Amino acid sequence: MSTSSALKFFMNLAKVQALVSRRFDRLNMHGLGFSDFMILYLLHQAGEERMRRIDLADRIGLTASGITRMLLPLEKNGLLKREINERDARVSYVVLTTAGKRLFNEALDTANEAAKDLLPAATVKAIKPLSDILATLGGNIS
Amino acid sequence: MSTSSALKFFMNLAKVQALVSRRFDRLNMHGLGFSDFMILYLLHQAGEERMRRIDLADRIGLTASGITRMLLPLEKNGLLKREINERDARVSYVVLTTAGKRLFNEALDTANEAAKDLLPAATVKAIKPLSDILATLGGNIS
DNA sequence: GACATATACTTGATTACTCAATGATTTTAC
DNA sequence: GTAAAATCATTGAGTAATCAAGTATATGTC
Repeated sequence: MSTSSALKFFMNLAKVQALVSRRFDRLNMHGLGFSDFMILYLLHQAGEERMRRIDLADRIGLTASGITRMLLPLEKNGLLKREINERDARVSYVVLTTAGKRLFNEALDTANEAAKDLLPAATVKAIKPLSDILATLGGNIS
Repeated sequence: MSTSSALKFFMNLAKVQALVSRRFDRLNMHGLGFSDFMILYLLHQAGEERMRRIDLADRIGLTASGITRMLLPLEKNGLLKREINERDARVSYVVLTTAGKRLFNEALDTANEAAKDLLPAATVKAIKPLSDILATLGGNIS
């Protein structure tokens, strides 16, 4: 049996993600890893800068358990805080603090620069159809 | 500052890879995770089914350290074995065993099927430009 | 042919996740 | 209105990786 182009695609996806995430993490953006940055990004985007943990997990593509663990150091460093939901005691919101907002804005510049650096300028123009393909695979971050 | 489309692309790449790798790993292809599968794939492709650890690391997108650790259980399970290089005592080759070859062939079917399942048939045709971009980012597995 | 530098690999400590199970609460169904 | 099912979050145990440092060997330079 031969290897389908679909499978090769997924192998290259895995490899590129490994390379790219290592490069982003090495930037050590103001102390944030890339996943940390994504969490701040999603919160920044959300109305009132607050999200349920489960929604955050879903949106970032991790499990609820993973989110619980990722948030711990960010809370400890005062970038996020926790808020309860009056109507549903199971829920606890994640809320961006002022410090979190400030750090995010700084990190955003760094991240944007790194992203542009990584993605050849010529390629940027061709990116729309690619984003569409990622979207069919669950990549719905905008 | 706004978010460049390049940065959004990388966030979606990260998310999709997280989703996809979880789905592949849940298949538990004959006891192999997706990274294990990739290792066997690359060895299978290599001339004489042997590679230096450093080349394997490079090709799969991990660090040498990561490779050392990933190979341990595969060696213990008899899918791979270790071979020295007569000319250079620093090198130790990774070699696919007969058992490894057999398991790889079984896993390949499962992996191909899963890949086709994941990637909408309509999309497969449109995948070329994304593969090209992945290639510029270091995704050179074929 | 010795010394500095580079290369291949492993190890120690740490981080970032996973799954499966559990606790707490809410919603649904009768 | 109570029992069963679903949902949200956390925890315990484990895996898969990272980086930085260390060991061993090889290569290039003078």
